[in-house]
Amino acid sequence: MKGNELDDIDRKILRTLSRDGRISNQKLAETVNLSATPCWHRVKALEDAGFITQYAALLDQRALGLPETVIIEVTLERHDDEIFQRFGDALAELPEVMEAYLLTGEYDYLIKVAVSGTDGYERFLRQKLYKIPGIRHSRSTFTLRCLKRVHSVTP
Amino acid sequence: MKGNELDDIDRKILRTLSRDGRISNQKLAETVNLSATPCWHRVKALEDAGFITQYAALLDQRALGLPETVIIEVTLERHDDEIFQRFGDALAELPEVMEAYLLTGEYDYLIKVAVSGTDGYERFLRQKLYKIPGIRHSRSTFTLRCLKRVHSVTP
DNA sequence: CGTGAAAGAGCCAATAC
DNA sequence: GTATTGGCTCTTTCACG
Repeated sequence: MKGNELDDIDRKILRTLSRDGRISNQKLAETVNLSATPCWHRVKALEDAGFITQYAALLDQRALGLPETVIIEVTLERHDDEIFQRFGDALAELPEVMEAYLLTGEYDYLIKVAVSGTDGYERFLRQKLYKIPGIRHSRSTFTLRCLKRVHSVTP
Repeated sequence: MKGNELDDIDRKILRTLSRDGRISNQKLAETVNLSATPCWHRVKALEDAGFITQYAALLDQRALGLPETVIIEVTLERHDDEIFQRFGDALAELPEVMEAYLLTGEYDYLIKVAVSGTDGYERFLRQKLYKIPGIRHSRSTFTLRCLKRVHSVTP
């Protein structure tokens, strides 16, 4: 992969694989109107160039007993590097935390967690999040409904 | 799958598949200390019971030219069903929108979008988001760094 | 970029234990 | 639950246009 330009076929390959990561090379080649060999070469090139980072099974958080998604915004006490480092590391280790971002603006962090109801949420806060030192303030928002959720941007 | 209880092997299968969705049944069986046949039956049962919703290739948004992640909170003008319905539908169709939630609390929606820099962000706002009627107020926050991002909760 | 061929690996069902 | 068998498909690589 020389220039990072993708043509229409590459994009179609990526779109197809992002919907079905287990599609066989043959079927993939059919859907993008290519024969098997060049299709396979393109897929390998896309993997090597970093467009495809991982193949994964996506799990249903509801089936796993964590149906609620809560957004938590957090501000830390003091803004020194060590506090930030420790807090980020501690967050990443919590299994309930699905996403965590360092922010510009009013709050320092935005965290998305999966919990089981309000009691699961309270347990997470008291037993997990508030055990991490350095939190000055936090604001939680329950999500009522998920309107859209894609694992990858659409190429 | 009768009772929705997962044993340790089921959880290990799910964890392994969520890391590598293309692992062969043989290797999967090895890693969970099972022989191929029962391992395959468990995987099928987990799929049928809805624990595994999809197999997917995960794409790198940076490689695809949309390195920035922006969080946008939105409040709508009037809170009637049709406005909500239209707004949700319109959001879901925008390719930049990776996640969109209906919220409790101060704002109506939380949206996560992938854009290319501040100019890509401005283009998204003016040409896409603000074209959807009904927005009263919005607040954007750029993410500086992603500390954690998992596609599925850890079983 | 394409075809065709061919070896090897893995899938999956049907066995029997 | 394990082990084995066998037909089958898919993968992967090769030579070649």
